[in-house]
Amino acid sequence: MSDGKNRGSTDSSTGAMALCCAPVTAGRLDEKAATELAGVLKALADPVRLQLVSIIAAAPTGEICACDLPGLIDRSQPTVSHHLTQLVRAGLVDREQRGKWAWFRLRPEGLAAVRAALGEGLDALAPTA
Amino acid sequence: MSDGKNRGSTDSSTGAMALCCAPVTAGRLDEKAATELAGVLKALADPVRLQLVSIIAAAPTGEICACDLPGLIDRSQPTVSHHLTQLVRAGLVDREQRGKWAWFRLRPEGLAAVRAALGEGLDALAPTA
DNA sequence: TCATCGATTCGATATTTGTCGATACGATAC
DNA sequence: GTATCGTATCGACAAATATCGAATCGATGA
Repeated sequence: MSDGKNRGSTDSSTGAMALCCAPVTAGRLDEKAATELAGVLKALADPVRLQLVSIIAAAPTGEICACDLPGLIDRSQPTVSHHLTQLVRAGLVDREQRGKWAWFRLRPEGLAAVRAALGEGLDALAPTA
Repeated sequence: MSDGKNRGSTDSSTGAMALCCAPVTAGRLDEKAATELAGVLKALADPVRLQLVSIIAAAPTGEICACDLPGLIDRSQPTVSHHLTQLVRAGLVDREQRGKWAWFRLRPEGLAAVRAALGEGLDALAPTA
């Protein structure tokens, strides 16, 4: 009741834009912005995906072949693919098909946008005061 | 399995706060650290909780009474309480019982730790800026 | 062309999570 | 003391999500 309009359907098809300029600490977040930001955070809020991100980031060349990932995180290939898809959709990593292998690299703007949305100037707010 | 990358620690860090100094981009995340960070991110990865955080942050005095929240985000009182508990457990907000009302205030270190974990020096990697 | 190998998508299932109504707890007010 | 108000917890249900096996799609190489 009450609302009846914007409850439920989290349309996660949206990709992750618009995170650039609305820190959660800068004022009240409307439901739409909150849902959008939550979508990107959800993409990160999983141990497997965090490991994937860290593995990709730690790759010497900055990119990594999907074929190596299942062995590195001890998950099946479909599961890894599923998580990679989520990361790509959230704008956190980029996918590139090269021959028959798929290569993934980090998208720094993605993580930076999340950090910005979490409140760039929070430190100034008051650590303990 | 060390892939040869260092990122400190592996297991010596242990304990509770792996969030203070281990950016996901600094090297491979072990499963324990990933799970821990994912837990905090999960606490944030929800539209209702993001709205709660933003509302608390936007409060003029820096704190807000729990009694006002259900009306502000159009959720039942138990639901709001549930989300607040999650935020407190994740170390993102502080709760203080004052008389018969409960007051909540932001914990800047909480969000700052998440931001740090997401890669403090990521800007240096970003192509654009 | 066909055969082979790798990656994604599909289908099904178990777990997690968000939500609310009802209830219990604690503190103030009378 | 009892009544009242605000908050947290309990129990149940619906929706979302993680996971894997099987099937499908795509590209290389003979």
